[in-house]
Order: sequence, then C-alpha cells, then structure tokens
Amino acid sequence: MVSTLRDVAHVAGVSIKTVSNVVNDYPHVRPETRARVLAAIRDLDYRPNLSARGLRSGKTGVIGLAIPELRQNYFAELADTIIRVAAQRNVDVVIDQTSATREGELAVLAGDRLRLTDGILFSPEQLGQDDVELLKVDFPLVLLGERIFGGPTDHVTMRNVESARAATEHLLAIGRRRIALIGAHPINQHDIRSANLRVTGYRKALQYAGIPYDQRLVRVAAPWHRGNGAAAMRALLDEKIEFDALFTLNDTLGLGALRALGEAGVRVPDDVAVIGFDNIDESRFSVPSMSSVDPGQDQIAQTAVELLLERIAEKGTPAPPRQILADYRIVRRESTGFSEPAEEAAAVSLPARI
Amino acid sequence: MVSTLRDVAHVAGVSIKTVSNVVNDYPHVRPETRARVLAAIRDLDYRPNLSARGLRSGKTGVIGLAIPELRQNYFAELADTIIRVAAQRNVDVVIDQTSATREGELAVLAGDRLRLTDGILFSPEQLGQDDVELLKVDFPLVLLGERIFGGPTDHVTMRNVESARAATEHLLAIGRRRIALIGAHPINQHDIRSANLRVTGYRKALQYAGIPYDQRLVRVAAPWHRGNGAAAMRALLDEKIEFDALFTLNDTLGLGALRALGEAGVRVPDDVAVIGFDNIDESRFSVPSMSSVDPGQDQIAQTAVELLLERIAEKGTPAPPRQILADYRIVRRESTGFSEPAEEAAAVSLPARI
DNA sequence: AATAGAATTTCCAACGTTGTATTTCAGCGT
DNA sequence: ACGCTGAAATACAACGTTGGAAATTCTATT
Repeated sequence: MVSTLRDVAHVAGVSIKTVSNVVNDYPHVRPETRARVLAAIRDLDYRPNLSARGLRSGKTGVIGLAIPELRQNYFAELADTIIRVAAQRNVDVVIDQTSATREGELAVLAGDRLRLTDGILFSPEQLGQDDVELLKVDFPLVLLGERIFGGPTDHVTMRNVESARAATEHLLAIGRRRIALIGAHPINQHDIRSANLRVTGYRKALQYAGIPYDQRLVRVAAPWHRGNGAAAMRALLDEKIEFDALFTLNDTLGLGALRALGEAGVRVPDDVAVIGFDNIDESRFSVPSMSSVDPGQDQIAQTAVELLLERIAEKGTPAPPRQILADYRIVRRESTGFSEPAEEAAAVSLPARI
Repeated sequence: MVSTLRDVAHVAGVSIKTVSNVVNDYPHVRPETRARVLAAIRDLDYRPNLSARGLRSGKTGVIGLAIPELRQNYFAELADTIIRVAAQRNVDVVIDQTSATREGELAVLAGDRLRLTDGILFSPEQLGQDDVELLKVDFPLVLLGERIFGGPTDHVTMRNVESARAATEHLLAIGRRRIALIGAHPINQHDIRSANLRVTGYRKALQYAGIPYDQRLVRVAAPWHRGNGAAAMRALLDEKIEFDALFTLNDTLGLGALRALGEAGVRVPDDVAVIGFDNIDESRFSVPSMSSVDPGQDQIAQTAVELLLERIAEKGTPAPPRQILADYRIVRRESTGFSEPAEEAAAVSLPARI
C-alpha cells in the first residue's frame, strides 16, 4: 500500500541505496539512472518514511514551539509566522502549550517534549532571570521574549527600551505632555522583564523631553489582558488624574483601556491619545484604530527558526550564544490622530474563514 | 548521552524486551522486576525514541491539524483546544496551514503531510461540496466545518441552521423586527456552505415570527473579516435602510460592523442590537461587548480528536462514517441589551504574556 | 518429588532508512 | 590488451523499538 525504497528499487531495477541516493541528491548518479528512479518514485507515489529516516539519522525534521497559549493573539500570530518559515525549510512544527505555568515551562526545559523534536523555540512567560541556569540544556534551544537575558542559548528578542521610548516620543511629538502608562509591574531591581524595559524607555523619553516623571500616571497591570487594561484605566479616571495620552505596554491592555475610555465618554484621540505595543492584527480594527509599536515579529520568527536550524545542524563545539534584536517601527493610527490609507485598512492579506 | 532500552536493560539486569514490556504496561511483569526497571529508567532519564517506535509500530503518535490560518482567531482557539485535548491523550499535534488556498487544501488530501502523522483533522475553507469525492483518502481523516457534508469520513460540525435561527429569535425576543444580516454569499443552490445554512436559520426564524423577508436587509460579505463587516455596515447606513438589529454570520464581521456603527454614531444596542456567531474570546471585550452564538467549539475539538484517534486505532473494515453535531448556546452581552456578570467579564482564565 | 500449567522473561526478526566500505564499470593512457 | 582512475552502483550493518514465539522460572497439584 505505502511504498518504500525497496519497492521503488524493484521497479526501477536498481538497489535501494541508489534510490536513496537519488532521493538525497547524491551527486554520483547517472542522469539516466536518476530519471528511471524518479519515474518509479512518481509511479509509486513514494514518500520517505520519516520515522525510519529519523531513526537512522537522529533528526526528525520537526521543531517544537513552546508558548503559553495559542489562544493569545500575540502567540497565534507568532506561531503562524513560525510555521510558515519552517515550512519553507521543509520542517514541521509541534506546538507545546505551557498554559503559562511554571510547571509547564520547566517541563519544556526538562526535555519532556524532546522525544520528537530536534530542537525547541521557547517563549517563557513564568520563568525569569533567576532561572537562567535552567536554560543550560543539552538540546538545541532558542529563547524568545524578554524574560531572561544573558543565558547560554541563542536569544531573539525586540528592542524594548528603544521602541518604548519611540512610542512615548510619538505621543510627545503630537503635543501630549501628561502621558499615562498601563502595564507596569511592581518594582524589582533584578527583574528585567519587558515591563521594566519598556517603562525605562518611557522614562528616558520623558527625561529627554524635560518632563518630570509622575508616579501617579504609571499603573500596574498584570497579567496583560484586556480586563486589566480596562480596570487600570477606570482607576485612573476614578482618581481624576489628568492625562492627555496613554501608552499601554501591550495592545491587549490598550484595547481594554480603549473600552474603558469609551464607556467613560472620553474621546480618543481628542482627549486622550493612545498607543499600544505589539501591533497585533486586531489593533487595526478597534474603534478607533489603535497606534502601536511593531516590534518586528516577522523578523523575530524568521531569525529564530534560522538560528535553531543552524544549531541543529551544528557539529562539534557549539558557537557562543548569539543575541539578535529585531527592528521596530511605530505604526500610526487613529488613536494618535492619524489614519491609515484606506487600502491598508482593507488589505487584509489573510483570507478569512468562509 | 541519550539512553536507550539497551542501557536501561543493562542497569536493571534484564533484557531489553522486559524493559519494553514495562514501558508499555505489559501485564506479566513481576512487581519486583518492574520496580527495578522503573528505577533504572528514572536514573538514566530514559525516554522512548519516538522515531524507532514509530518505525516499528507504524504509528507516530502525532496527528495533523490542517487549517487555513492560525492567525485567525477562530482557528487559533480551535487549535488551542485541540492541542490540549490531544496532549491529554499523549498525542502531539502538527499544524499545517493551507493559507486558505485550494492548492494547500488539495495538498492535505494528497497526503503530503502524512509523512509524519497518523491521521489528520481537516477544516477546509476552499473545497466545497463538489469536492466530496476527494475526501476518499486512504488515511484517517476527520472533517471539520461546514463546507462539505455527507462525505466518506467522520465529520464534526455545528448546528448552523438551528443556532442561527436561535440567534435571530434572540433578537426578535428583545423586540426587534427589522433584522439586518451581514455575511451572506451569492446564492447558489448547490452550495451548502455555512453562510447559506445560517441564512436559512435566519429566514426560518423570521418566517415563524410572521415577519417578511426583506432582501435589502441581507448583505453579502466575503471573506468574513472585519473590513468587510465594516464595509457592509457602511453600505447599509449609506442606503438609509431602516433596521433595528443586526445578525452577522461570524464575530469578526460583527466587530467590524460595530466599528462602522460607532463611527456613524449609531448606538448599540439602543438603536441597533447586534449578535455575532462563533463566540470568539474577543467578542467579550469589544465596546460594547458583543452577543454571539457559541457553536460548541470545545465539544467539537474534543469529539474530533476522539473520533480521529478511534479511526487510527481501528482495525479491519472501517465503521461507516459518523456525523456529530455539537450543542450550541446563545451568549447574551451588551450588544443585545444584556450584561454579563462582572466576574465572567473579568474571568480571563488565560493568563496573558507578561 | 514430579509435573502440568501458568507466569515471567528472553530471543529473534523486522520496521525503512542511510553511512561506510566495497564492488563494478567506463574511459583513458600506455 | 593491460592496468589505472574515478564515477557509479551495491552490500551490509546499524539506528531503537516491539510483535510473536520460544525459553525459562515459578506455583500449585498430584
């Protein structure tokens, strides 16, 4: 039913190794022989058995992507891109959801998922800088995200400080001076998670502009989901703190805040300009559409897959760990007084379910 | 470095087959022997080589999920649930994105992805009823969605007609009489895609309520994404057609329509009540939060995985194809004049990226 | 103590592939 | 015609696992 090298070899009248050589583009095969074998492969609809190949070669052609939850827009988009990039390299992707639990993330590092995969792309959410030692694993691992820096593995991440600063400067550039921030985390000097990095960028922009940092404008919100964005915004409004702009540390918070602003009758961007972070698809379609920082996710996905495949192919002593920073850009939309050209708003390049 | 059955056998002082028996819960192993083997397995951190197991047994323990785009909320949520269910059964999931192209979907049926997987969950978006013959494949396949009915494979889907009727009746129940619909497709008698099924439900509800069907209220929109929902709504408003309610054939269209309504200063639900379809997470957080039809996606995911695993395990003549219909429910939110209890709105059970 | 019968363990082969080593072949110079 | 060279093709073994059957050990009877 399913044909093997043996069947192809029989039909083509050669040995199975010759068929294998053809399949693997081994150079020393006579064109005539190659043609005969290829014809047999076509006739029999032969496909390599990946289990056998994996057993023999020690490589499965599958990489793992360990993320908290596919349900979160950010990770769905990341996974989407990563799968596309991997597919171009003829690599399959198995997704492992850690459910954003420390337990789940430790299981990733313990290699519980490694049974099938040649290596793992790992975007932790619970592990932090203190866990950096745990990244010393004996399989190829590429780290994503901003939870851990300076680890022993390749790391692909975004320019948090610079891009947050740019976002803040965007608000300053349109004349805003009282810029609230939602999404901070309790201060912890040893914690360099992205919240703190982005807050740092925010403060730098203020400082450079000569605007004093006002603690009351900076609100804690964790985790970064809509409900907390809305709640933080309601608190700001309740406390009657004056502000004319808002920077939320991710888009999801921003969308929640937009909702709370809408409920309260605050006009965006007239009364309050809003910018988020991540540039998820959804932000283009909110009311009003929301400006955001595009942290270069496509580039991150592309780079991460490339680095991982390099590591998997690597022989001998591993090269020292590399850190790659993606390019960012500010996407201006209605929430900061801009409007995208109609085409862009309409250009949903991704056909929807019908 | 990586230990095998052989290593474990050596340490435990038994044959590799005995270790294999322990690993596979073969009953006739003395408790004492079993304990010794398990200890060795722990000590050596032994994990079965899935390639070898797959080669020997012909099963990989991996299933494929073929969907158009992970980037679409609906599919991200579906994939999320399916991966969770599969994980409980110790099965991994490889995601294959067809990019919503016919070509990509044909590749799925051609088994291009089958190299690694024991079977496939397939949610087509381009293939239609005319392609039903193509579903006759020689590997386990479970069909999802509403594009093709009566095929040769198991099929898990939703009650489109009934649930769309219930959605319409919900709008009728709150006193609305001029109910617009967005998301219809050009009429084609042989096409039973979900758009037409849902329109059928809508018409049945109207008919039962004694309300005439008004062609002008029914708008085409394809594909079902936000931009088209907004565009259809703008057209309705521009044409000054009177309506006091809106049923969009999915949530994404509805969110786009909400945006257009907001832009036009139309109040929701006061002027126009809105209900969508799919109950994606996002609908809870729009402004206002959007009522929707929950088509029973969790149940669909659960059932689909179960059916597929049954088919994979099936020996001998295959049982006749089964069709499973999930239970639906109407979720009432602000867009139809209800508000969820605060707890539910806040109960985002899925921690976000920090 | 011998023995049937069951329980437990082991042996052997095979799954489909590819790396290494070997053989065969064609073309060339002498 | 002979040996040489490199290209082309092949033979063989091994990757780690498990199904089936055979071998061994144990238990309960007699």
